[in-house]
Amino acid sequence: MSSIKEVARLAGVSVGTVSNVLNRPEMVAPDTRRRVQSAIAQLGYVRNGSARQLRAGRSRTIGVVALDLANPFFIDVLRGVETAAQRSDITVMVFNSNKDAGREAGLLETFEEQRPLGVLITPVNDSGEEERLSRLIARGIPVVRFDSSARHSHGCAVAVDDVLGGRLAGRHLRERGHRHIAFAGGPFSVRQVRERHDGLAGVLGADDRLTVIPLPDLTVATGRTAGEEIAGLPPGERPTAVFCANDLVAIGVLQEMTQRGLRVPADLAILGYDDIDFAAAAAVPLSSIRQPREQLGHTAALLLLEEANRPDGHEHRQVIFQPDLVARASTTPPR
Amino acid sequence: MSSIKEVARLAGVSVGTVSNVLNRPEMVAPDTRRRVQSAIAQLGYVRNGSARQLRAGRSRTIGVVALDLANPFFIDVLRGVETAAQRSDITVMVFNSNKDAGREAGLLETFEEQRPLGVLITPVNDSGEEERLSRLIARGIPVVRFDSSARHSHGCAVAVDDVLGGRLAGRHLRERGHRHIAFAGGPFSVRQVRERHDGLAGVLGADDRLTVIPLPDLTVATGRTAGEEIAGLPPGERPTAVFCANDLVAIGVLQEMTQRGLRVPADLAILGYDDIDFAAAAAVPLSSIRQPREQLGHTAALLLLEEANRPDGHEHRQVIFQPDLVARASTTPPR
DNA sequence: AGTAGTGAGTAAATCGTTTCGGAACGGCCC
DNA sequence: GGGCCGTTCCGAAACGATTTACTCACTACT
Repeated sequence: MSSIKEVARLAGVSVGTVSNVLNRPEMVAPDTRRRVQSAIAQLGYVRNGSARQLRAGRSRTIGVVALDLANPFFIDVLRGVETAAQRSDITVMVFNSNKDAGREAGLLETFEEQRPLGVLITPVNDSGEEERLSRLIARGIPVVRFDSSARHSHGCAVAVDDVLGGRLAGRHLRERGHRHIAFAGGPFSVRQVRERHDGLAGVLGADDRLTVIPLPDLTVATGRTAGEEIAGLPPGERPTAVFCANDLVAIGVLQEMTQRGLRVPADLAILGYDDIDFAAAAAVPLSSIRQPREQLGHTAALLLLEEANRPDGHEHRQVIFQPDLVARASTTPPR
Repeated sequence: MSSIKEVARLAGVSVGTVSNVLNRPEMVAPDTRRRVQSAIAQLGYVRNGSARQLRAGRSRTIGVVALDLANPFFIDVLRGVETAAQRSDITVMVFNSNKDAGREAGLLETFEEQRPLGVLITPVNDSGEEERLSRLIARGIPVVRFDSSARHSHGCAVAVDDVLGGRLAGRHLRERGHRHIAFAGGPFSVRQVRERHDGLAGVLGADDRLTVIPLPDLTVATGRTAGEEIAGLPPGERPTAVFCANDLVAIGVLQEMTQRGLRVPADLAILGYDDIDFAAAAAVPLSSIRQPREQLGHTAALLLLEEANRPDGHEHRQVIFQPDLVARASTTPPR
């Protein structure tokens, strides 16, 4: 209720002075500073953010648009963003586009009105999107894409090398002696799925065999159908290992196997992707490809803040992280 | 870059008129309205949110403080909040207190500065909290608590009846013929845990037996230790069913059982709480107590908006929802 | 003819900060 | 005593929108 004016009156100074004790306390004499501070305390005054950012032209918050908050992946990324922001005393607002282009468009619109310090986004990738994003950029709001195709983007971006992830998976399974490997995942229109598959396929030898089990979606449910399909193959045709595009799929396959009394990894080795918490906690702990999720968010935020702090002389960068493999019981026979 | 002033100049009208076509287009003559609109389009003008809300005194966004975004529970609640907000053209900003009282305090502080339309929060429940919340309320920012102890709160609140949830669990297991039931969960300082236990205990008969397995935390890992403990009991002492305070715990117990070769539900029936997606997808589909999560968020948002729209004449309400039981294979023998 | 009423638009006040050019004052040096 | 700094503080001008009181031109009614 009380504004800077009333604080000024109570302390017997001008509003400019109050503003100074708020923003550059060292510039005001200790005596008056104390007087102002006690007036502030007495009135319970707190700054009006709108007025402040109207004057400043931009706010002290960054907006994050997550593709799907239900995916634990984004939660971890967020954690990284938050630690980076906290250091600069910047607040993070999270929004959920939920893979819906319409929602995303709405969010970007309110961003144009609110003028945040910057925007972190995993785009839904519909048609009108590039244009909306560049409108934001034209308004001086830096945008950093994350977990997105970092290749053909003009601004800053961070991503993880999914082809490498696929290669790691393939090499690991070959080392374990598998020569017939299945890939379960889809749809192949999703870059991540395609690249993970390509990485795997790239490291298989001429004599190795690859069976692709296409899925409409990456969920536990579709994982179970993949499991059915694998279990239903005649013994000679059945792969000895499966690389799943996703831990959820891997969990589904695992459940189907245990329910059918097949042994993991003896009858079928299973390798997932993402290393979500449930992977380590599964009935048979799942091997998985881990992405540096928190670091992904962290550097995305740092890139954003750097660009926000000096818009000139900033050159866009695309940072690609490397995944690594976490070997657990689902691919490693117990000794 | 362009402000309402430039639009006015280009269209040859005053700023007031521009504001009118933005906010009450029906009040301005069709001819000038079109002129203004084309000027807006030509300049690519978008409103400045800060200026707008400085004038208005409050913003068109509500803030949600989730206790732990990593818990799927909150994601679903959020979905309900968002559908309610969307109808009123209000944007939802999500923040994560992460069970950290310090973070929460910081968030509430920025709320005081930003003056959102309202705040939805699951409080961490530390000491200084009540005071900070009532400071927000004193500033005219309505606060609705959700999934919290709705009892001793002054403002609006929504919650789910956990005692009833416990009773449902107990009745279901008794109907299935179980006379020796375990309760796995903790710590008992958490209201939800305590009430779920009390509900269960309340419906057991004099001849029934209840074994409490206290846990430091509700995770898959502690669930596995609970499973060990149960499996380690001598046959005569072993309960035939376990009610877990949480689906995560239930999943842990289930994993431990399948790994030990014990059959669910033949050797041990398992009943969880929350009905998270993983429950239905477990190797043995888990029975669980379901809370109306989305509805919880939805009505919380509605209460908030109602209070925000007419601060006078609003009387606080505490809405308690009722959970229900979803019976699946983990408590129902296959026929 | 005079008054009231209506519709459309304008000018100016206002929201609460931050910032910038100066003013007031004291001390110091010559 | 006059010129010159330095330190503190003040006053006023922004920032960009909304809103209120008011003007102006016309019509309609008595």
